[in-house]
Amino acid sequence: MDRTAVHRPAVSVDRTSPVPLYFQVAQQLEAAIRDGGLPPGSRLENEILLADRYGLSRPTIRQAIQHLVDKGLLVRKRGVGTQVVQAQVRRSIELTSLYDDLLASGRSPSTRVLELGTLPADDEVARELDVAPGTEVLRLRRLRLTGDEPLALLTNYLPVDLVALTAEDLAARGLYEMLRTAGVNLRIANQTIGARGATAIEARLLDERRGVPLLTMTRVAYDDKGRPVEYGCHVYRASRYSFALTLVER
Amino acid sequence: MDRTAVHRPAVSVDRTSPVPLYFQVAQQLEAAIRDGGLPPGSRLENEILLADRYGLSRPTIRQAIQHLVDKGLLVRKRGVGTQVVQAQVRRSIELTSLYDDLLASGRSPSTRVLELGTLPADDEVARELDVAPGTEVLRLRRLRLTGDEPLALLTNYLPVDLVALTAEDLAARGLYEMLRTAGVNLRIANQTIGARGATAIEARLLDERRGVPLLTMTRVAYDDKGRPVEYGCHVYRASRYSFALTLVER
DNA sequence: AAGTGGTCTAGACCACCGA
DNA sequence: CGGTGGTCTAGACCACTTG
Repeated sequence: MDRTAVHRPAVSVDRTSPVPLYFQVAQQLEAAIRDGGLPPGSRLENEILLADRYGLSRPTIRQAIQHLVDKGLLVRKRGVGTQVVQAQVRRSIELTSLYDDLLASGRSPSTRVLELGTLPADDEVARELDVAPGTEVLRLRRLRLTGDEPLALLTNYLPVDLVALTAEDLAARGLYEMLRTAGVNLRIANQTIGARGATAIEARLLDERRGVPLLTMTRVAYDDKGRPVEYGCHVYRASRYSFALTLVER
Repeated sequence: MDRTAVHRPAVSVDRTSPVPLYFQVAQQLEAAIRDGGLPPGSRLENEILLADRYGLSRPTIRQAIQHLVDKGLLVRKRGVGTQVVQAQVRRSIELTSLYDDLLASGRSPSTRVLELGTLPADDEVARELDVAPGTEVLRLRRLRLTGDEPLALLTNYLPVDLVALTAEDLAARGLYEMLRTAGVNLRIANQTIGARGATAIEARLLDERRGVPLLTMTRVAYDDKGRPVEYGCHVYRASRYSFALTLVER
């Protein structure tokens, strides 16, 4: 009987809550995993027992477990059972902005707005934003800092009629947060991550020397109607920034 | 009635097939999307009608649709319906090796094995592979080329007893394919993507000059039991390689 | 008000795994 | 062989969006 222990965390669901039952279950299991009640490698009870314990149906329990499998916290194997993953799962790259990322990691970001105005779209911008070349688009250039240290140079293009932006807002909040507030629901983004040497202008703004390696990220984000809403070309000081992501095999 | 058209692709499922019904439906819908039968922005019929059309239950149809939503091909909105995403979805980074990536994109990769042997793990390798410092581990260094052009320098560390590797095999197949064949099921990987300048050795091997920007990727991959099975430190010529990924908001 | 997807149930049978 | 997750059904009620 010296197998991997099966744990039984305390459980309860509130059927009057607007929070879906499967989500309540998932939250409780995730909390148990994160606080050690369900240590890495431990096995969950099978789905039938869990359903009985929570007073829910098996499909609902399955939905909760699937949610955590998608998040990379659990692993299921037919004929075997469900186990807590041993590997530490890091936050994956999500549809958030650098500003959000820095806030979440406890650092204090600041922003200097270098430019905020409209100009005719060149061919590349027009293609990515799906407008005719020459159409007026908004261009936004910002320098992101932590403390006094420049971290990244952010250039964004947006359709002019999408949202009203002011430099003051942008200095205090992230672009993505402002878009969400304006009712723009971001759904999909295509990103490309690469590297290149700094141009003279980039070097000056980022307090580096010309030619130092920079990490680049270009991104086109689309809203829930599939319209492109933002095209960004960002460069990061490689000495102070990297992308971390967790991949989960389905 | 000049709304977004609702399309009705031809449908059929084979109930004698071992392929799950929801997966057959998902495949047919995906094919219709990719070949233009379901153009970007078009609306699917509602779930009830689709279930009737396929002769399946609604949960099964929902499972198929959810599969494509996860892939970023469809978007669902309550009270509205299901639409084909307008944005082009690129292949996201998955648990595959560079070798697989190159094969899939139609280029002809080749590999030169520079080193294949064991050595005592230093502190960093020991920490990532979860072994005691000084434990013998396998080190593998390879140069990846397309045609005659060096593309990347790959350094991997693996537990010694995991799989028997030969230089010949590694020259012909990707590491991940060999691991899968050996019964190692990769489930989770933590990756970090960054950039730095090339060292003199890297520059010589990659046919670049010292200090040129390189894209770096370090990865720890875990199998389905949560054991670390591979620690890789790879550098790519930024002039010839970048990472593309598609993010989908859930 | 009508139509949509979101959630939930209580069963059922099957495929795979390990002893 | 028994136990596990994988798939599937035929309903039900609800929340949200749009006209």
